[in-house]
Amino acid sequence: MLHFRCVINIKNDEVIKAFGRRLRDLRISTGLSQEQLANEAEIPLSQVGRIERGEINPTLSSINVLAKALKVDIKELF
Amino acid sequence: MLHFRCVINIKNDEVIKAFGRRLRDLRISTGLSQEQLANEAEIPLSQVGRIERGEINPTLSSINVLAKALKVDIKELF
DNA sequence: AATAAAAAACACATATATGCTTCATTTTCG
DNA sequence: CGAAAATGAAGCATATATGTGTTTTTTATT
Repeated sequence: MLHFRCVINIKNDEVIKAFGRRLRDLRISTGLSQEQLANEAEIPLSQVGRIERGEINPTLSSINVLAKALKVDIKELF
Repeated sequence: MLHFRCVINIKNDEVIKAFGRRLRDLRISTGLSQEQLANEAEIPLSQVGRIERGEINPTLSSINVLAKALKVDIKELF
């Protein structure tokens, strides 16, 4: 018996993509690498990448720790 | 054999609670019931309640549809 | 008080965000 | 160019947000 596990994760949501772009722009303009941001926010590096690429739909708490790590108000991320 | 499934869901995160309060205030000032807001946002009524009570950590897409339903910019929810 | 409306609480299945790890690819810089 | 750093990508386990109901409690109205 063969088992397949196929996860296709394409977020069509423009809001999610826009958030990722905004996050990346802010991070780069702050001069941080993904790894540094991840450390500041205390979330996995892989998570930062997935969020920036718009692959996942981040939760409010993720958004919050990222804003804090970037030292901006949450509003600035939108 | 007895099986227990115990889910204790207490969100200590002040950001999540603050978001819930803000959402509720905006909804009430708009004169909508939870049910009306849920219909506008096309999400379950139960979800609106859980978010307002700060029981769950909403995703960006949930935040987005709620903002749209309330006809405000996402920033207004923070 | 009685009724209706609204909100809370509960249960449960499913989808998916998160956390962690490893490897591949791209970029940067000597 | 070659090495190092940065980012992308992938796999997997677990926690939890979501979706869909039902039932109970609270609030509002007459």
